[in-house]
Amino acid sequence: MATGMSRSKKSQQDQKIITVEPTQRNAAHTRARILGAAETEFADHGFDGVSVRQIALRADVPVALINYHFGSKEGLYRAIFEMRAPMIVDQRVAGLRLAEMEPERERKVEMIVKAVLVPNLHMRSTEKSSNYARILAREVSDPKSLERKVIEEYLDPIAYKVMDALQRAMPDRSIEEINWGYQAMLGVMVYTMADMGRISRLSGGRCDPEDEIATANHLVAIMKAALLHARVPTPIQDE
Amino acid sequence: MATGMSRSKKSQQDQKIITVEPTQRNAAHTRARILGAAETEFADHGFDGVSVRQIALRADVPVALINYHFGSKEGLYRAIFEMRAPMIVDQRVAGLRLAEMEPERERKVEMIVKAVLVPNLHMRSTEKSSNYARILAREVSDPKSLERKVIEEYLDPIAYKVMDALQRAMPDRSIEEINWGYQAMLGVMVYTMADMGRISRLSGGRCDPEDEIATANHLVAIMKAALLHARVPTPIQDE
DNA sequence: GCGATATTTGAACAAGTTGACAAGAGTTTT
DNA sequence: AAAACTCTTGTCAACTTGTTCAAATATCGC
Repeated sequence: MATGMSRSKKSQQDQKIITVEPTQRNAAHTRARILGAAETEFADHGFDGVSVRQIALRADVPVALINYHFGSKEGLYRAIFEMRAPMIVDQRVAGLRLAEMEPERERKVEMIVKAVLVPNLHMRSTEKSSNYARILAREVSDPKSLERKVIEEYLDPIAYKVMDALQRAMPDRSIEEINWGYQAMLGVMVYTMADMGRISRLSGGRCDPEDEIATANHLVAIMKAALLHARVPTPIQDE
Repeated sequence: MATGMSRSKKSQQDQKIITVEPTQRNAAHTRARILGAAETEFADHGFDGVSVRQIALRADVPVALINYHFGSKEGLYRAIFEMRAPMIVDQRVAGLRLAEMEPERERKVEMIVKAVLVPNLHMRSTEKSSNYARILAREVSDPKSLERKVIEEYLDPIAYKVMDALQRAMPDRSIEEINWGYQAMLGVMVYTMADMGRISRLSGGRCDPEDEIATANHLVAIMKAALLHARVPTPIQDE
């Protein structure tokens, strides 16, 4: 754990002799450090906005190590999702399980909304994983994500579960209403997660996504109201 | 206008003599063609995902022309916003003006929602400018947009106008509620505009952002309900 | 027609890109 | 201790990046 400021080799001359900590060997630790650096860089600049060199520089490892451990730049990118996605999926599933037990309709919908929003909003305000939140937000608006298939692979299953829960909570709604409701929820969440200060700027500092509690309160209220009270004018035509 | 398939110089041998249309000169036309190509490419791959050469190739002009006309890659990018932004801002302003005249509260909120959503949703389904919709969606989730200041410059003013209108329509709401409501509206809109098929995929084809009318009906209903019925549990603490 | 100006062109630039390699260093197994 | 293994390293070649340049060509005012 306490391996913070060793491996300062490039910054000093060629005094290979003194090596207080002789270039520690620990593949898992190295992988983790690269992943951490990659998360930060990808979040800040996007997949195409960073070079593996920048990531290697931040992780303080030679470039070649990235290809050794992750195969390619995209391999590294996918590894981030493999690491983080289960975390929030599990939290949502757990939240849905709780909602399932709630008998009262309004309360049930609110719990479903919370099950979806809260894990991500919490992640966004957690320093360690806030970067992943921004990567995720970017990924959904990136056409290349289709090629990468990373959203489809990791996030589609939980999406179906959420919509099933919504449908059971509100059986009177059409499939279209359920779907658009879910998409709206995602949109609000993703937009908030990706925010880089515009919300705070526009509100004169009154609204701050960093304030996890207040943000969750507002967004949950908004989406609960949206799901419970929205009816489309003409749900007639189907095909 | 009918300058489609001339300038085929590279694809053929060095028969400079025949030049049916001897390399037409028209700065405005050239600029427009570069802008069009850039819009498509930026929408598909993002600012960092495209090279100026790809854009030049699509526009079928030499690379150097891009720098000549737009100064730099970023200059070209900004030129897209300078061309498109006024278009949708004007539409929103007009919509707000109509809403202002409506006396009834619920109807007024609905008209404000429509004033915000409809211009963009329409743009998204218009082939010519659907690319700009995707660029816009990407820009709001790109941290570099802060450097570029393009959102702030072109879109913040209209945001304030919308929030003012909302506040006047619902004077009982707190500033936080108005702000989060507006942000939610934007989030839903942007997410839908940026969609690359996930909505259709998840809904089994039942929801399609290309279907402008149905999409607008659902999203307007959702945001109208959200704005009219959402109340935060604890709007007590302020500072 | 002539000259000034605006536009277009291909080539070149320096800087940075990715992925690959052989060789080295550390750890584990024999 | 020696061999086999995993992990690390600096360097390399091939290529792309955004931008600039001088020269060529077209357009317009006179």
